[in-house]
Amino acid sequence: MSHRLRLEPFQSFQYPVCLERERPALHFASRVAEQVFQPLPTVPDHPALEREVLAWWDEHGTFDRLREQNRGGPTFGFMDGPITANNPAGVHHGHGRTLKDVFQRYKAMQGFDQRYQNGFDSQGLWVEVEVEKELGLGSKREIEEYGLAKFARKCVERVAYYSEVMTEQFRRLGQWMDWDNDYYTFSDTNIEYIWGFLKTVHERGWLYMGHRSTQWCPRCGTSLSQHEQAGEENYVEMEHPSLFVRFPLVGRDGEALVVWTTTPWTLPANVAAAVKPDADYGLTADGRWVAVARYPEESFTRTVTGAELVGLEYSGPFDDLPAQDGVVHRVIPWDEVSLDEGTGIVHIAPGAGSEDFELSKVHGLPVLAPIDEAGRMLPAYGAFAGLTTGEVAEPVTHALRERGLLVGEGTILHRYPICWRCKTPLVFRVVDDWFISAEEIRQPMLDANDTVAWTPPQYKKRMDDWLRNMGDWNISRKRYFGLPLPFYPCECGHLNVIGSRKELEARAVSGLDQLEELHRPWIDAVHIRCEECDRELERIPEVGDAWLDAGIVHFSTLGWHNETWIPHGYATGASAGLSGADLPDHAYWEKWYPADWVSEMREQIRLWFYAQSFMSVTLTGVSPYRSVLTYEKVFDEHGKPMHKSTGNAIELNEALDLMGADVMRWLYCAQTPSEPLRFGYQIADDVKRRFLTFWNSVNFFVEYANVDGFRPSWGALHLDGDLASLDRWLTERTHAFIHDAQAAYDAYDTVTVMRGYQAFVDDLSNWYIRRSRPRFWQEGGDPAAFQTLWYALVQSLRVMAPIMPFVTERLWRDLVLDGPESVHLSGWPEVEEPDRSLLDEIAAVRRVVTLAHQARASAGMSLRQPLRRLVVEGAPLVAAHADEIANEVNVKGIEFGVVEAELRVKPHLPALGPRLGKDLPTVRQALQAGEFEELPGGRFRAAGHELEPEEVLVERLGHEGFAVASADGVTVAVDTSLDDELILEGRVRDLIRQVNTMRKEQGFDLTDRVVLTVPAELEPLLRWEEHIKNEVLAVEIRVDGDAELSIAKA
RNA sequence: GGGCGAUUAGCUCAGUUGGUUAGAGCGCCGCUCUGAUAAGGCGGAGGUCCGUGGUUCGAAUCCACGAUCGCCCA
Repeated sequence: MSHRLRLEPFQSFQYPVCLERERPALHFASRVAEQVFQPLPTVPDHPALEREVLAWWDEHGTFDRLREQNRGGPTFGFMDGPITANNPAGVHHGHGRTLKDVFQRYKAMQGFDQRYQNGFDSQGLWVEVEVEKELGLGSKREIEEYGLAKFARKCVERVAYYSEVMTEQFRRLGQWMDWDNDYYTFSDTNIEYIWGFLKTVHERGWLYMGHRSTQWCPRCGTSLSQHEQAGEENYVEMEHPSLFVRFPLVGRDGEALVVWTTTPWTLPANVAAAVKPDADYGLTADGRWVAVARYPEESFTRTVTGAELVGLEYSGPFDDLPAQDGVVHRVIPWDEVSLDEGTGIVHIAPGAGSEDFELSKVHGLPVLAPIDEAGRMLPAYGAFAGLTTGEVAEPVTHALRERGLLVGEGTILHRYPICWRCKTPLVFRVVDDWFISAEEIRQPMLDANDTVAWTPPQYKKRMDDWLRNMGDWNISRKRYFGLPLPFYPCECGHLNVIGSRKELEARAVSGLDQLEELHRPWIDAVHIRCEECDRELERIPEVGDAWLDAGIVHFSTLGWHNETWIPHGYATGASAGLSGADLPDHAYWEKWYPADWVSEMREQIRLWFYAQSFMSVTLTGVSPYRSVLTYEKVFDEHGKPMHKSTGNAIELNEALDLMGADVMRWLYCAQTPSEPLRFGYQIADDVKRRFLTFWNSVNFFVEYANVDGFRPSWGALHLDGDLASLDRWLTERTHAFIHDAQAAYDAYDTVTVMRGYQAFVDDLSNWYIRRSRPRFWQEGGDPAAFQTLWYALVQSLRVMAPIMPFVTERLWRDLVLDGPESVHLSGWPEVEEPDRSLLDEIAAVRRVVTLAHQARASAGMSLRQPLRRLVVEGAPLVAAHADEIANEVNVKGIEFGVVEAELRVKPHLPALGPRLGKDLPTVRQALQAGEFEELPGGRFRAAGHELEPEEVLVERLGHEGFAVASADGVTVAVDTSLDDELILEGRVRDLIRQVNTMRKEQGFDLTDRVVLTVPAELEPLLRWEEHIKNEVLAVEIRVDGDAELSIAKA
């Protein structure tokens, strides 16, 4: 059913006929006053521009001035997680560095005083392994032959070199840090603070030496801790032997347990076999005991439960070895025995497996440790002695075969752990290691974590999970260049722990004179006396886990226990001469601890976030950070991990040279931190293109401001007075952008800042500038338009300065003539709450224009063809903007009223749903079927319900002679009927367009005057001759019967 | 085995407190505008919003179960 309604315009706006709307003459040539602004290149050359800005910053000491400006302001404490100065930085480092810099810059703009101290992680296995490679050393013995002192110096050299390389890279990326004030974790001061921590831990009774099975790297010759080794990248697919071996039962002739193993080297250390007590085991006809569940096809002569097998003795495969002397092999119960693989009977070698070792404690089994530090079989293993775990596989298999103990053999492909630094497959080894018990600190750390604001929030739970599951902290490494653990055990049973250098000096009996720094070998030569029995003691040879180094920095760099401020006091030991950092006093620590914010990659949850929390909660009871921003990995643009070997890795320097830092920073900041980031040149090109719109907007301003000699004044930054509606709108729009960006920055959410910026730039360029062009063209320009546009550009530069510090700086210096010389010194724009209703109004205008364009397109009407009228329904907000809409849509008049067309009424669900509930579907159906009655006042009746105007959405479907488009309750209709006059005007516009295209193609200057020749058929258009001349800058129009359309320079 | 995410157009991703016809960018095709634009605008093709069930007048959204992928842990 169709409702024909009369057209009842409640407001009608008549726009003047378009051809009377004269464009002002081009005024470039006649009106150039002075070049107030530097003309911009067509497109920015980001890398070149950035190098200029860097040089300018250096020259003008901009960063120092910023710090000066904020000195004494409220504090924002950021603690930099130390980066390993070991290799050049990659693009993934660029991600973290960008985020750190963005928020420090943002806080700086808001006047916060900050520390800006960068940190380098500088000792431990990372550094050692790289230096070993550099020197071509392959084992610990070779390091010792090379000499520990020389080796330590090489490590320092490498750190010094790469810290400089990285500093240069990060400066190039735009990071503002106090680069001469870096902390290095190998400084004696850092080491001393860890000593203090270890002493505290010892006093609480948490420190112990454990005799336990750990994952061991035979190449590095050290064990690895849980947090270092966790992570998928530390496992690879490997092929290993798969052996089924008989363990003959003592006193039961012909019966044997069958076990399965993939590590033949552990068999000589076997002491037990484990069965699942409640599982069924069966004996085969040929005398093999296996789990029934593993061999469903097999027929068994006898079946018993695992519990019945427990306690039986068997003879081990290598009982003849000296190592096996006196060992009694027994069957033990173990609930964890897997019935998913193997035989359901597990070979147990406590000296070569972690669970095996735990079982040995429960069942009192002997522990046979088969291998040495380098992973070679020990002398007590007879013919196997000296072979590596890999090499021994073959002789072991051979021996088993000879002895008739091998039931089956093959190979298996499985995930196997490798060393996280050198990729050597790991083995289990029982060794002496030092641990800090985590039990007592676990709950306090969980409580502390509860006070921390995590971004993204779900990672808080990740931290909780880690804390709930964390084992004791294995802090010792059997290595060389690292934190020397200050442990001096005495045979009297007393463990002496040194808590400071002063204490060491007080108790030393020798070696102090040669103590160059607190590193091996020098520290090893210092002997002390036992405080209990006075015996002379040596330090244990172990060094510390590098996460102790990184975890202590909230204390060591802030002068926790330091009474007076010591200039350059942090630069001790190995960092002397490298770092200029002061050692502040306790008051300073009080001021800056805990940190307001830290930010690192997500994997740092089990590393730095954990280590610093452990140490801080131990020492002070509180979390060392109040908030965290953590983020995922960087992949290539196809979502694959970047690897040098696969050739898809991008070097940081290369990206900086080819893309530029601002582009990279945009890319980093546009990424949701909880998802992996895709990095690549295509993505970068997209970023550049997006940014170009803003660049072009500035360019537009600069060009016309130069023509008209517009000179903005910083003092007039705050707009007021009677602004034209478009100007008022842009001002409010800018304020909304600033407000939204501020809220996003405050939530550590760069993604929302980037989205807001892009929407803002779209409004600025595709609405404000487009709509305002005539005001810039006119003689002298419109000062209000210049002022407003300048205001919007300048304010948005301030908002984006933290993210794109270079290009905003460059444009700032172009645009701001008498204000702060740097955007970074300009402070955060403080503006009033924006008028959102005005913003809604213009958003509605843009929606109407879009719909009208759609309607025109659906009727196949070129925009150049003027049309009679546009009817707008359902958008009362836009009434005041009829002229703008008419102009955008190229119609002669606008009417506001009901579109004369078929009526379509839809329920407005958010309003009607709650009121009607179950009746809603019937009403909806009735409306859809057109079964409704229109009541006065815009109300409707359908299915027995009366609907208020705000409960329905009214749209129109179309109408002969009109092209209609409708969305969100707004309907527009353009009258598509043409008359001769409209057609002629359309042809005139076509002609003008055609000629201007020719001007462009033929390379005419914007101000060149031309003579236009037109064929006779176009003569009727000359009714608009003056207009045409004006539009194409023609001094004359000639009509030549057969000629083609052409132009010539006048 | 437990936990945390994710799954939406060819690709990359948005999608608010549940609300009408699920959007953007890129790519493709067509049209178009242009006196800042190397740009811009409009349209088209392209969707089982991972699946199943539930709650609800109404589910991409909430709940349950399951699938796949990633991560963390065991």
